[in-house]
Amino acid sequence: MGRRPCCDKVGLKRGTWSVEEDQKLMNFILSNGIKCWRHVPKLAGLLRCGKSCRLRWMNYLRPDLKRGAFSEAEEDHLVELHSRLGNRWSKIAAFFPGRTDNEIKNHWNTRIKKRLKLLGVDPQGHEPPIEQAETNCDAKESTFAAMKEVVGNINVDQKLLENPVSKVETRLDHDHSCSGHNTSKALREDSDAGWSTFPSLTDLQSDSCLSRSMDEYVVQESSSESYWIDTYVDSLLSWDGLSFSNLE
DNA sequence: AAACTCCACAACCGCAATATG
DNA sequence: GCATATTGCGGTTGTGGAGTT
Repeated sequence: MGRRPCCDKVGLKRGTWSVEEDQKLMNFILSNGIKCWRHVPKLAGLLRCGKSCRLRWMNYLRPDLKRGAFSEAEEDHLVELHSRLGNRWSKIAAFFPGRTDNEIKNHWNTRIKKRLKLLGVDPQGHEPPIEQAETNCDAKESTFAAMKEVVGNINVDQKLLENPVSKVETRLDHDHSCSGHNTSKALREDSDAGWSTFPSLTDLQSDSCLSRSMDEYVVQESSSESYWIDTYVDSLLSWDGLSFSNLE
């Protein structure tokens, strides 16, 4: 038994949207709002399936969309977020008001991924070149120790071990054991945990960021605190202290 | 100028998650 | 609790324009 199609595709138009179709969809949604995507094409007089209408609206017609090239700061931020969130484009897109997950995914796949490969960095695991990883590891150990001291007596490893229900993965053990630089799994289970105040890679390069109160970035839960320390250290050491754009 | 290649972006597909009855 | 409908997501493919031969 095959899967039921999302809609009856017989007689439906596919492919690139025409200006007329865009106008119909735009007018309909602006005057009626979105209640049920399945009914939208019929009510708007379109020979498209609801799914197609939704996609067109979300990725192209929405009035709040910010179009145009990505700035260097946005690219830095994207690399930073991808290192933590992996290919969770919708989560990443949430950090870029006006950008769509599709747009971000395309940008990553067509540009950033290539450039990272050229630099010898694994775009999935964000592994730096081997020699760089080794250098980073030593620096990371000492920076991590310093960060711990600044933040206070947070017994990070112990807390994570004592808290098996913590949503944050116990990255500290393996991430600080010179085994690599994989940050992509870090937020698999905790991607929404209030990272809007986390500094971007660009921010991290500025003194103003480093001089901010530590409390500003430390979030409620103890596990989050430990997570913050780790990602902060990661960020400080990422790319050997250079921004993505500088590496070009 | 035509043919070809490359690239960026738009759109589609299938699956998973969530909502609804 | 289950079945079905709907929505959302991520991977992949298709398309059209720009650049090159």
